[in-house]
Amino acid sequence: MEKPLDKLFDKFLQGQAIFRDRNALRPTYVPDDLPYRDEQMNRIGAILGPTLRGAPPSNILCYGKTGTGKTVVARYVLDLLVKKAKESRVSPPLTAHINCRIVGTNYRVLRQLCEDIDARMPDGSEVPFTGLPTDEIRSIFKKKLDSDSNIMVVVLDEVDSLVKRDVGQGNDILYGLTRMNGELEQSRISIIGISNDLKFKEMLDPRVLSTLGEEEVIFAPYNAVELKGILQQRVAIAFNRDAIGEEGVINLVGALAAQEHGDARRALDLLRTAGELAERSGDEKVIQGHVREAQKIIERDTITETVKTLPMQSKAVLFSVYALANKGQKDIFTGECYNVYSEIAQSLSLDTLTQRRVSDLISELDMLGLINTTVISKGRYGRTKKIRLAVSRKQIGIILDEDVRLGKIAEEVL
DNA sequence: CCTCCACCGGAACGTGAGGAGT
DNA sequence: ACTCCTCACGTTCCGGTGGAGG
Repeated sequence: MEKPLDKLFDKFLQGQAIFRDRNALRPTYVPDDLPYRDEQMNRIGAILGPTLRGAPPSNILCYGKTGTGKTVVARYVLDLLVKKAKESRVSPPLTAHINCRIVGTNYRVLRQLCEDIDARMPDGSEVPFTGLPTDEIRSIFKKKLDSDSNIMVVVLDEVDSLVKRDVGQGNDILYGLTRMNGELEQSRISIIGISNDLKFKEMLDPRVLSTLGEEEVIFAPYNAVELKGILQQRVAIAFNRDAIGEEGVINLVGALAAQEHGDARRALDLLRTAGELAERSGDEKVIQGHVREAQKIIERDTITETVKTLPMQSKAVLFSVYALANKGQKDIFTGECYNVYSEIAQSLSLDTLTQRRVSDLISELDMLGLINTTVISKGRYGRTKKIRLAVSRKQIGIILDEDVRLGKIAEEVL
């Protein structure tokens, strides 16, 4: 008697799996070849080139939306630079890659830098997790770096989050690093800042900007053709031969991701999820249906995530829109929404916010893509916002129901 | 053509939490 | 322990406005 599970497991055993190396689809993967980014690589390469002759390079700022290859290009160029230096018996630059969203404070950045130096040229002294004054660790770092004549290239990934987090302090780190060159005897630091936020420059202290922004490299979004090229390259590594069922699969993934402002990360994510779907259902090939399904799943997950992490007041507002929509109203106006919101806020014993504030919350929900709003005029009957749910009512219902407090009052309001 | 609704959205201000400096 | 800042969240106040109805 063969059970269905047996069959499924057998498939895995027989190596008929869809994937050969799914890591190739992860955002951290650095391929041997980076298509469509020659211009950026050349620019960065040209700027960093002088390191090979022991001269400190300029600082660089890289701009571009998510999934345009900023991080991977920086990694790629640096790896190559180090490799080249080693090949030609030149002392390679020290490199560090720091994700500022994760390593988000002055202290941690410096500590991370110390560790990265230690990894390359240990001098026995360890830097404790915490406990030292920031000044102290700063001078430790300087001493370590200056113990030999080094050039250190620091990649600060997502610098914008550093500056956004705490306006004064974020600038401090950058200021400190950019200025450190003047305090070092024989070593030099050069910074590659990577930012998703195109307006990042405006938030920067002008003193920092003048040194950090010496060179700027712009990363434009990939178009559908380029996305397709990237996908083909990765597919060859990540999937087993013939695992992609039809030509249309890659085109579809490319097209879907192109709609998302050319986000390659998204495209790869989509492809991976599609592959996993195929794998899970025991199919031998990935077909367009899997991609569509994957798209839905990803979309659903991000919506769920954004709704779940909404502040309570925003949830209440969203809930009021949902409640009205459930009563069969297609178009909801601010006034009605506010009335329902007031009731909900009361039964939740939340503070009832003013209409002005709620209006802002509505705008935020709009920005998050959970609702659509348009300002319209109803003539004699005033000017207002027309609100609609932008996602399926069912899904919102499910998520909001899961919220302990909202779930309880759901019945009485609906 | 004018009025006037019902809200939009900018600006200034209040408040309390949290962090840095001393 | 203390003050001083900054920031997110809200409030108050208010000028502005597209178009149905007179």
